[in-house]
Amino acid sequence: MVFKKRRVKLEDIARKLNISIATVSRALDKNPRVKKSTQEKVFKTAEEMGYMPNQIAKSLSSGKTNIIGVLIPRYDEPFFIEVCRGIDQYARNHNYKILISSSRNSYQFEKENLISFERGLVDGIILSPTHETENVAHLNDLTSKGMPMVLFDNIREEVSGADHVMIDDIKSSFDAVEFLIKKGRKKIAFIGGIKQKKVFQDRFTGYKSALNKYKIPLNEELVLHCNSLDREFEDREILDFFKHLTTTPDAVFTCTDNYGLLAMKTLLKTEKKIPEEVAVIGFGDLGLGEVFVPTLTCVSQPSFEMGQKAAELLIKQLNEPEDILHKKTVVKLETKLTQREST
Amino acid sequence: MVFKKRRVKLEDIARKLNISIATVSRALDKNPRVKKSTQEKVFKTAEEMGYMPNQIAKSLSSGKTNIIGVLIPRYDEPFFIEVCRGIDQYARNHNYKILISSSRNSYQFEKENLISFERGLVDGIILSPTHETENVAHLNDLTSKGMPMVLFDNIREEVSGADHVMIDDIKSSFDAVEFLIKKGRKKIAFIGGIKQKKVFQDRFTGYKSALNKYKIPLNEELVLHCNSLDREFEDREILDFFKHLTTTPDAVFTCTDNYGLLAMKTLLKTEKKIPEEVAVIGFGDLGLGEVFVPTLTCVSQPSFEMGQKAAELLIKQLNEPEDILHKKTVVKLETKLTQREST
DNA sequence: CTGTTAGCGCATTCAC
DNA sequence: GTGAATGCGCTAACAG
Repeated sequence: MVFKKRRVKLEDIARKLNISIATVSRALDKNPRVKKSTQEKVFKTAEEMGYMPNQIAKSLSSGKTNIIGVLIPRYDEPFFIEVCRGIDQYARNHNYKILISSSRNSYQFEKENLISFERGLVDGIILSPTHETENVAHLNDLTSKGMPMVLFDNIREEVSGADHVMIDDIKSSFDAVEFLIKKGRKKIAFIGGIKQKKVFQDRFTGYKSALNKYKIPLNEELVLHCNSLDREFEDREILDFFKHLTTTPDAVFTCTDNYGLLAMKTLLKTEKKIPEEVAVIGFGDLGLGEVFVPTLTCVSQPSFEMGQKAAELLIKQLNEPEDILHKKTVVKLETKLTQREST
Repeated sequence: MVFKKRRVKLEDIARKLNISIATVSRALDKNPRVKKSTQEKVFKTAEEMGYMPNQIAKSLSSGKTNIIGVLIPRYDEPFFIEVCRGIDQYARNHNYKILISSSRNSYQFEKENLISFERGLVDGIILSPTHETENVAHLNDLTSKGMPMVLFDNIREEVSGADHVMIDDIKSSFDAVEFLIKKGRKKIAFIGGIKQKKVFQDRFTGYKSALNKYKIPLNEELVLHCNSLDREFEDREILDFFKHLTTTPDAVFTCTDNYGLLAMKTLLKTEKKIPEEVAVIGFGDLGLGEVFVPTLTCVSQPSFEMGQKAAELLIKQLNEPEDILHKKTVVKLETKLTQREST
């Protein structure tokens, strides 16, 4: 029964009421200059005829789409989804929708997605650059053209004109590792992610400086930088790491929840007692850690809030007068260590 | 689109080259009717001037946005994200983007989101109705207006004009429970989700009919229909369920992976051996089950493929001539039981 | 092969 | 208060 019927438009209801399109438009806009009685007539007729405004036409005419483009490196990472939820919530409350795209960890796809955003579909962009993104010219190019932009997670300070939302990765991991040290742990393993990502570099820095503060020498054997971009391979990589250790760690600090869980899983397989023999701390706190047995202690990152904040900053930019120079703002959100059974 | 600098448009490059806008448009379109040499000039100049087509104007003019609207009940459910990934992949390969929205398990929000889709932003819709959605008039209304639509997951057969993508929930759970029975389990608990969802009703039906086939009486005490829509509360609900049992089950069949993990967690807390004393089967197979210790046996649902299939069906609808009657198609995808350590 | 013209649906300026 | 006219940037039908 699907016949694409022509949509009713302003003109249709104008003709029916014998008034002009302009009046109908104003009436629906609740413009006070329109007589109450006509306004009511218009609303009533619009309702009866099943009028539905055309968003595209509105956008073309107004020059804004009320859509925020969000670009994340991958979908299957709860952290990014959580950030998106935060963005979505704030955006929705401010009459914006979000268009999420994934760059699938590829610099090439990142650029392509950005180009399609630039085609006028979105009013502004929130993104987390991929680890492959060394050159940020494409980002600076966009901001210099006046595209409002907010970066989060894998921050690139070099991008001017964009706001930044971040956490203090160095301090967060420093605190976590210090916590382990204060619990008497000395052989603390580190499992990080792709070295190219600033967040992972920073978390490694925090780890090293905690060791340093307590005069614990860095044992390279206990350090793993996961290179996998895929769940499957992360698994294997971590398994191998533990298998080939000659020193047995008494604690493990990992840069994501998932690494933490995989570490615990591997340790449990080899009959290690957690936390008695080995303590484990993850990073993120996205729900998984609470389900595992034992539950995972971790650095709680305010993912949802990061999204909200990013959306807030972007929408603020969108409301700035066009001819003003945007002043870059950087927001650092707080993390905290959430203690559970693994420590 | 709030660009501080004015964007270059067709007119600009037309003027520069002293040709008409139409020719520029056609040239960029690689229309064979335009001379090779002009085409090249146009491309070169467009490049130099940094021309970027305006997607909104294109859409208004062409009547299509090349955007697929996707409406899911919640973001924080890996199943839905996985389906979205599938949709995204297929859509991308066919020159479509996807606009994901969440109805946050609310019928009201579902309707609101659909209305905003109806405003012309999307060419078609893929959705999983919420459990609250009893009346599907709003969906039939949309399809009858000619909006292409595909439903998945919480299918509502009453929706005419929309294609459906599903799995055989009854058979899948029947098979899983039968598997447990054949392993000698007799006191099989059932943990389902919100009763209003057809998928959960069906999985319960499958459970019951397996018991029935093997003459095992249904013990109501061993049945839980989780009502929580929130991770936090699911946790509590399942904990309570096990706490108050007077019969100890020797197996648990759950309707989601997460329930399965929570069940295992609770059982482990009470020192039960898995699978020796209690076997557990989950439903979904979205990665989490592989991380847990022990790993979770589950019904593997082809989530990604569901998304791909849904996108395929929708795009097929989009390419149908407008004046033709759409023939509703229903696709049923295969599931399989993936055995792991919990059984 | 290329130009002219007429929309697409709505907002908005300028009259009256 | 309301209407007529113009423009948003691009596509497409129709000429030539």
